[in-house]
Amino acid sequence: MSPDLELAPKQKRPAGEPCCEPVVYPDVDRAQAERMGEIAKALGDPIRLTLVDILRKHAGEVCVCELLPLFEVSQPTLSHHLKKLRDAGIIDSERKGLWAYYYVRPKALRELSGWLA
Amino acid sequence: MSPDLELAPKQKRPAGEPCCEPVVYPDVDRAQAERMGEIAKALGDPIRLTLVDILRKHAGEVCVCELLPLFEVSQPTLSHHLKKLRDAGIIDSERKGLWAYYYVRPKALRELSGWLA
DNA sequence: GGTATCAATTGACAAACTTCAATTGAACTG
DNA sequence: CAGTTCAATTGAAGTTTGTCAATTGATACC
Repeated sequence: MSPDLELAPKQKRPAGEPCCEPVVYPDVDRAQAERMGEIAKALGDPIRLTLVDILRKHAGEVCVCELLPLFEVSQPTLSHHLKKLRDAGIIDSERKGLWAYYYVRPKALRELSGWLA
Repeated sequence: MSPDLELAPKQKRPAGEPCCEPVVYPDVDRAQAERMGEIAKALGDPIRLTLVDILRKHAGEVCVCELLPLFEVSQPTLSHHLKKLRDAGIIDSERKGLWAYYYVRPKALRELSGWLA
């Protein structure tokens, strides 16, 4: 997957001119970058992003069978996208009888949202 | 890739009980979802997210050869990640002599950031 | 019990992604 | 000009992703 992101010292400048003077470092550490990267990756699909948009505003009110006709994908594909979002910790679900109701976990997007702002 | 995301009418309820009463729709349209999904996807990697973090705060001051030792990847791999960010419109670059200086395009993250907040 | 419905899982496949080694291109230095 | 350095590109390997058809599991209804 992605390597360590450990901060290593600046490369020694070559004999002649230095390639660059200042040394800069990220403000986010590796763990933060990995957490936020995982969230961003889960949002990196128009269907999943739209799912989050709906669920954010109608948490617990929408069951999967109602989400399905909003997208032109098969039921297993939608289920797969919901699983991706759940694995990323962005949403969770509750079953009532036959139906499954999904909702956005409030804290899930906070870190990325704060970093982006 | 991802299908049309056209809003279709609600599925007809089965003979017995309806599966769900309310019909909800996303607030973002398909074009928005696709634009923001592309940005989120580009940010969905810890290296790229860290690159944006650095460049956002040091636009134009950092050349590629200085970025390289911050990550444990080869030079072509870093170049590839920079290209991904450029293709997504998040960053751009300027060459000065041998060196390439990258910077974040100010407007690039605005839409996603606003939607997330 | 048998049947119908909602939703998750499995299996398969093509496309896209991440990575590196090797090469190429561009620009400077001597 | 020849040699060096920075950075992009190419080619290849292995992994992950998005998608569907088919199946399974769970629950409700008759």
